[in-house]
Amino acid sequence: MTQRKMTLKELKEQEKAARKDLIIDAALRLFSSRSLKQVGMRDIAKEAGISPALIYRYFSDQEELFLEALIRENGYMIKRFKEILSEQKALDLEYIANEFIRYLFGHDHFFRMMTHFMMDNPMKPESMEKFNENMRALLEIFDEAFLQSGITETPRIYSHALFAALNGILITYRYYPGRDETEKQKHIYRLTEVIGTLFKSINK
Amino acid sequence: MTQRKMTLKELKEQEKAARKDLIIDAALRLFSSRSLKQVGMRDIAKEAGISPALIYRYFSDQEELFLEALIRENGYMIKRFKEILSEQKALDLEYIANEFIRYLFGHDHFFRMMTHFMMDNPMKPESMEKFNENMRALLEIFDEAFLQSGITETPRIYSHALFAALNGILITYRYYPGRDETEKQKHIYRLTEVIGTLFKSINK
DNA sequence: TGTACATCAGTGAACGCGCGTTCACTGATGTAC
DNA sequence: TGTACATCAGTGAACGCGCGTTCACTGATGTAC
Repeated sequence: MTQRKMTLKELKEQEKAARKDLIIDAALRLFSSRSLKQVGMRDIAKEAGISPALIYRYFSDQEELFLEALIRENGYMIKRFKEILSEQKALDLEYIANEFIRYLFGHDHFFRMMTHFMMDNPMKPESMEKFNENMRALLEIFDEAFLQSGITETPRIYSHALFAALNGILITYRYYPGRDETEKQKHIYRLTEVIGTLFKSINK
Repeated sequence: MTQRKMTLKELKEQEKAARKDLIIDAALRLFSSRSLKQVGMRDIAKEAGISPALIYRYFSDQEELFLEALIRENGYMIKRFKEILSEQKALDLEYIANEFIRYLFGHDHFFRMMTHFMMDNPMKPESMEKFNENMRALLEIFDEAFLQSGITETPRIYSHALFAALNGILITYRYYPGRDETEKQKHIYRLTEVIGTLFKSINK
């Protein structure tokens, strides 16, 4: 009896999680073509085919929804980079830098979400904590890359520096106006190459 | 007669410019403790001791006011760096990087204004044009620094890379939560040193 | 010197809209007895 | 098997507030004659 109740409860929770996912799906679909602050709760509801009020049965507020969307995307990115790290044996920092930029350039919505949370303080303490946790996980990937590429001394400070520098390239030139998309992309890759080469020269 | 009218008109224009300046002063005072989107037209009016409606006699809209505030602050920064460039004879890129970060760290409002305009597209085409012009002027300072420090080959691509990397450091770690101000500052300076050293090693 | 008129800085209140969130309610499904 | 009740996904409209901007108006100063 109690056993059965438990499984039913579990089933419900699964269903609930599935419905949360559908809402996040809808939000991410909208983020792909618009900036975070251009996407409202009504838009997300409409995209998901539900009423705005229903969103609040699954998320306490907009911040939580946005953050969960970020967390999911961050998970994808980490997964992808773990693959890269395990595939390659002789790891090259230039290669990592390049893949990082390629990934963010191709997942613009994720990049925008990340910078949104970086810059648009303040947020609720618990949100901050969760965001931090995610950024830390991402930075650990960079640490690992530095270790694999032979920089075993102080990988953390270097990985932070590379991470920041690459972020800066995207932020500074991603939306640089007056150039078309291909030009911007070319410029960004050239800058990535410069930074990548510099980091490669460490310990050489 | 016509002569006298002209000078009167000029006087009026000067007065008008002076009043514009007072409004910008008020805005900048507020930006020093709040982010751009936390500062409204009513706040600025109150700070300047005038009615909100009056602002619209001097600026066509909020975007124009914010942009003029940025332009003024950018002018200060460029002036400061021209001084630095002319003082020092043997120029060191590490030194420049350090001064850049020190300046932005100490003028947080300016840094926030810059990133605001970088990220919060879209804006009016004329605003974009003006903003670009200002960023270009700032980048030229970096070009000059590279020339003075002996990198005469392709200074532009390096100066863009350094500029972006330093921006990235600030954006990524300036508001990193859970650390106090001094800790953050220390981390940022360490990262700046790493980047500065790497750039210094070019052509050596 | 006085009077009618124009100009323009300046104002407080109101307009209008967007947007996150909540309210009161419905309807279907499950549960107890 | 039937009935009363509980639970809960789901809804559309409304609340409430912030905020950029505009409106209708005032009052001082300058100008023409």
